[in-house]
Amino acid sequence: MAVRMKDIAEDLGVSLMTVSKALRGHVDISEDTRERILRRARELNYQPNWVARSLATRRTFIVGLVIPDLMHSFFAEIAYGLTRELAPFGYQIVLANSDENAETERRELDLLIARKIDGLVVASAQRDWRRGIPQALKNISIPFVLIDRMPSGPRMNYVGTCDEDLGMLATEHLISQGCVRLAHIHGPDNPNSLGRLRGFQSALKKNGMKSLPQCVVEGGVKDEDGYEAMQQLLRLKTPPDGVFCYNDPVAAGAIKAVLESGRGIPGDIAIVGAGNVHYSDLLRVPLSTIDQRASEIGEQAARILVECMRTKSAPSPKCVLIPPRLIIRDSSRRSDFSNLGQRTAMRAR
Amino acid sequence: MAVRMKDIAEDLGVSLMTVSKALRGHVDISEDTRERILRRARELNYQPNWVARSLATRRTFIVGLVIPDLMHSFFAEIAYGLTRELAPFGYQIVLANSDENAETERRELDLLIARKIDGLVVASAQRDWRRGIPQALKNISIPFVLIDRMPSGPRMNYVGTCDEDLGMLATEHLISQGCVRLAHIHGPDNPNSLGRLRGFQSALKKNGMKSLPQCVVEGGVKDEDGYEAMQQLLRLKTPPDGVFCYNDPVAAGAIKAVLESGRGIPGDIAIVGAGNVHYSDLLRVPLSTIDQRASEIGEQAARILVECMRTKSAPSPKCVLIPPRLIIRDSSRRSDFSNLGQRTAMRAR
DNA sequence: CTGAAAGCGCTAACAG
DNA sequence: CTGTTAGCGCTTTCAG
Repeated sequence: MAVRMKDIAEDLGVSLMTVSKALRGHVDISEDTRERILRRARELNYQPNWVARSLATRRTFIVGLVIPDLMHSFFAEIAYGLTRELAPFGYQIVLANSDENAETERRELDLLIARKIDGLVVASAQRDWRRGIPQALKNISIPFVLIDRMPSGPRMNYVGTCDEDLGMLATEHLISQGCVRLAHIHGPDNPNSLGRLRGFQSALKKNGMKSLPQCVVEGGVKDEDGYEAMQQLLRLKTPPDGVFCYNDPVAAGAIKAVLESGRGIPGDIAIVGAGNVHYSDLLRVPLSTIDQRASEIGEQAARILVECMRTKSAPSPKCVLIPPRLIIRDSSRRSDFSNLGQRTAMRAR
Repeated sequence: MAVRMKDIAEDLGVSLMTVSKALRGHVDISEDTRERILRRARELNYQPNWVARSLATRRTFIVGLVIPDLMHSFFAEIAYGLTRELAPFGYQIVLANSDENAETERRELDLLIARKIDGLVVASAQRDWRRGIPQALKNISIPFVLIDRMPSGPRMNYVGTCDEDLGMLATEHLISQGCVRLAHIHGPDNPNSLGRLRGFQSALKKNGMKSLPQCVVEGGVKDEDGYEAMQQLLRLKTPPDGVFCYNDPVAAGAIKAVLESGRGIPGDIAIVGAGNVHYSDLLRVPLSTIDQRASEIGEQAARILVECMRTKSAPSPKCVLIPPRLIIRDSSRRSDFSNLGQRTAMRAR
């Protein structure tokens, strides 16, 4: 087995306690003995047993991260931001994939809690937002921060985007580019999706535009979903000339469908996504999108968590809304027209 | 604090041991008492303390995963395959990002080992392949599986692609499509990169083609790297008409550079990447690539690990090479010519 | 400055 | 079938 403090202690003829203190840089140890202990520890390649240490100190230096879909690079980026910010403090993260399934999520959460993690970050897959999250987490005393999926319940730590603003920003951009028949491919039945839809509708209303019948179509989260949804829109007698998609993968799928139908982007149909996944710029048509700054979400969550974990008394819940940012690329840029504000002229294209 | 076995025991007037056994489904307990204990545990929402359990059993049910770049979806897919396969056994994974930096990797490894993880999966960022990996891992007794980065040293568990085959496959495909001036944008100075380069060169030799001067250019791992490298190739008096890129991101960057130069793909220049990241099909030009089946790498690694962790005696090291698979998309498909074998006719395009 | 005693919450091994 | 004894490797507390 690995070398223990006890081994070093016996080896050097001091007590176990002395070794423990010396190794942790406690002041109560003479320069001399500390030196000897440190040297011997290095020689023996001593590594403290964190399981034992955790049991005694009640701190694991582990943070749990529960996300619904590792394959979506949006969440991979969040994970990246989180590890990046947490690593300097000695935390590592244990990763759990809920697969967008509430039951799986609950099981993984229970296991994480049983592991006595110091903190938790979760993008929840719970459907029932009135009690889902609180139910699973309210009995636990560890600090946690919710990300991406905004909780509707009591005040909790949250870092994410204001989805309504996001939807508004995307839609108004399409309008500014001269689109007159707007559609929205919307995501799964979660708060984000609903928020973006609300933003879409608000923007229409605010600009005095009617929301067309069938202009909101069920999509999903993946590119296949966007592909199908767009095909559905293309089958309408008068297809839309501007589409705001739930996220970038969906938008990428939508682009594929539009091009396959022989139509041009953004000429015939302008497209805007959401998320600004890192390959957006490399897509078939460089994709205009709303940047949610995923890695920053991870970083902010990390900071809140570190703050909570350091102080005994829980600070008051923080809600950080990272302002969505419009990124205009080819999929929606109709600059010639938008500059002139000739909205109706678009039909000519 | 949370409820402990002791609490349940006192509550029910039985011994702590009885509770422990009942909870773990041990046979030595009467149906009746087991029932009572289980019910009470549920009522009190008892969760076993895994830190304590781990200290006693010497098993944590944690597997470490160390990868060089979470942002690269190739590794995200591996992580996905790993969690997917490991979750049913009750394992969770703690994720460490080495940022392609050997020193960071060593530190994270040390921490993982100190956490007494049951197993380890590493895509190592070590530069010195003769001693890097073994150095860090040889003193530990936990089972580990190396992935993606093939070790050159002694026999160890490994799951990945045969990079030489990969390079060969990509290059021969380009040749079959009528390309006559081949180039290779190669990656960082690691075994994968070198293997792919060897494959590239072998394919040239095998087909009686000379390797042109300056046909191998330094790239990197990201799309910016590919973009720059391709610009360099385009500056040659006679640029290549077929380019095999180290990986998909690099290829995506290369595509961008080619298109910006006003040239056509695959007409003027055919491109092949490697990795088949999930958005390859959605790129500006749908990207031909060599599929490495990333999630399968994760799954296979998981299986080997589970096998090792179950049996006390370490099974003999397994080396799983997942055969690379050519996926032909638009970026290299010149079917009209390749079908006729009119290699030289390509110039006409 | 050093160390002995007690315990973190659980399990292995054995005894009743 | 049930319970007792002894740790797992480390830290906290307090006495020397």
